[in-house]
Amino acid sequence: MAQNALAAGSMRLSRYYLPTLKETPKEAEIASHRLMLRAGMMRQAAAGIYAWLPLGLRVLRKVEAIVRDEQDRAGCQEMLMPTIQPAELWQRSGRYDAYGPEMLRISDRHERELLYGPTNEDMLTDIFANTVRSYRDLPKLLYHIQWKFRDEVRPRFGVMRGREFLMKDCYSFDLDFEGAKRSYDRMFVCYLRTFARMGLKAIPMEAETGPIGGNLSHEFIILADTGETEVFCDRGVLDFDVLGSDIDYGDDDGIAATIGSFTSLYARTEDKHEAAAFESEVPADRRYQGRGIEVGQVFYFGKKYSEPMGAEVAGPDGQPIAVEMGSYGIGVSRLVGAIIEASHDEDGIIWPDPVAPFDVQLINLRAGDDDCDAACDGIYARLREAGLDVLYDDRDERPGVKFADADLVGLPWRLVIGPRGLKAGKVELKRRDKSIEDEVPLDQAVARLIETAGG
RNA sequence: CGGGGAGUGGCGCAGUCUGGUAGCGCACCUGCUUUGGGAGCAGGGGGUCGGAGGUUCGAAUCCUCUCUCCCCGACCA
Repeated sequence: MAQNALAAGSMRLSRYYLPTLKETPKEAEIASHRLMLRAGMMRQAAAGIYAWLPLGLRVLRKVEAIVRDEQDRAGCQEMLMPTIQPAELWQRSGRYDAYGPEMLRISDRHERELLYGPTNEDMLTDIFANTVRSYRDLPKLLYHIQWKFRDEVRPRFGVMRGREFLMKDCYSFDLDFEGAKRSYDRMFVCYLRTFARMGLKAIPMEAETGPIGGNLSHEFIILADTGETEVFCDRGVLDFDVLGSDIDYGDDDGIAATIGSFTSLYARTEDKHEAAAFESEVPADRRYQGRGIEVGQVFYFGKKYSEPMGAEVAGPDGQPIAVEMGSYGIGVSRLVGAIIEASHDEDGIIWPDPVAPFDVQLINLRAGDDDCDAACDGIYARLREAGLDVLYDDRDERPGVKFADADLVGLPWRLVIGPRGLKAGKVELKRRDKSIEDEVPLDQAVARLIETAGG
C-alpha cells in the first residue's frame, strides 16, 4: 500500500524499466522462477545469484518492510552486521572447520582469512560478550536484515534457493531458560503475524532441534501446491486468525496461550510425519495434506555459543552466567518466490495486496487517442493524489500486449480504459484474482479504488 | 558430490551425424495499414557459433582440454 513513503511511487510504463519476456528462459523450471524472469523482476548473474530489477526490488522492499515492522513491534531492535566476517571469529566459536565448503572463504590483500557470512551467531555473540556485563541488561532481542551467502552445492528454483539471499535474522539473549522461552514465544507469535500480513498461510511445524533437544524449534511453512515439502496438519491451524486476535507483547501468559493453541494441533512436514499419530490425533474431516515451502525458523540453542565465546553476564549474586540464546530467521528474498508459488495462475503472478509492487495497473487501450489519453491522465493524477501506487500503461502497444503484460505482472487492481467503453462513459475495473470484473462509470471506479485500495 | 542434459543475435530454437561463405520465429529500427487479448505488409540492424588448443585447403560441425548453465538425487533458509 501507500503508507510507506519510501516505497511509494507511480510510474508510466513507457518510462519504466520493465523488461518482460514473452517466452520463458529455458533454465527456469518452477513457476516463481519463470514468472520472476518473465515479469522483469530479476536477472540471473550466476548460479544462485540474482540482480533485482526495479519491479522485483519493490516487492523485496515491501516484504522487508513488513518483516521489519513486525520485528520492531515485537520489541526487537534493528542493527546491521557486515556481509564479510573475519575467519578468526568462527575459529573461536569452533565453527570455521565444522562449516564445510558451504562457506565462501576469501582472503584479503594481507592474506587475512575472511568469509562471506552465511549467518551471524558468532559475530553477534562476540559483540554482545564485549558489551553486556549485567543480568540487568537482559533480555535483549537484536536483529538485522542482510545479504548472506551459502555456497550451495546445487542452487535451484531461482530466488527460492539461491546462494546469495536476503535474510532477517534475530538473536535473543536471556538470563535463564524461562526468559529464553519467553523470547522464543514472542518471536513465534511475531512470525505468525508477519506472514499473515503478507497474505500468506504460514504454519509452524515442529523441526529438528539438534543436540539441545526439547521441542524448541519450529519451521514456518507456507502452503503452496508447488512447494518442495509435503505437509500434514489439522485444519484448525489454517483457520486460526492471528491478525484478528489482539496480540499484546506485554502479556507473556497470553502469548504462551496463543502458542499453546497452535502447537497442540498436529502439524508436521514429511520428515516428521507419523501417519498413525496423524490419524489418531486429527479427526478425518480436519486432516489437511498439501505442500509447502519453508520461509522461517525459530530456534532455541541455549549456551551453544555463549559458553565457548564467553558471553557471560554477572548474575544477581555477582557470579558470571553464560547467557541463554536463540535465533530466528526469515528468508526475505526467498519469500518473494514463495509468495508467487502460493499465488499465481497460468497467465502470471497474482500479488497479495500488501506486497504488490503497485496497487493498480491503469491501462490505456488506445494511447494517442485524445479521449483515452485525457481520461487516463486525469485518473492517473487522481489516484496518485489519493496515495495509490499506479503503474500506468501508456505505451503505444496493442491491447493484447497490454493485457498479457498486466496478467504477467499481476497487480491486484486493473483499470482498463478504451474508446469503446469511454463512449458509454464506462471503464472496466477488475481484480487480478478475478473476484471482481465490473464495467462502471469512470468516477465510480476511481472512488472504489481509493476506498478499497487506498492506504 | 553421484547421474543426466545444454551452450549458435535480447528470448526460444534449427543447423553438428555426412566439414564447403551462419539460418528461422519472436523481439528491435524505418515506413504504411491496423487497434478491446501477444497485428499485417515492405524494408533494415544485430552473432568472435562458451573458451583454448589441434586436424584440414577449409571447422558451428571432427579430436583434446577447459569454463558455464540446467535437470534428477543426496544436502539445505
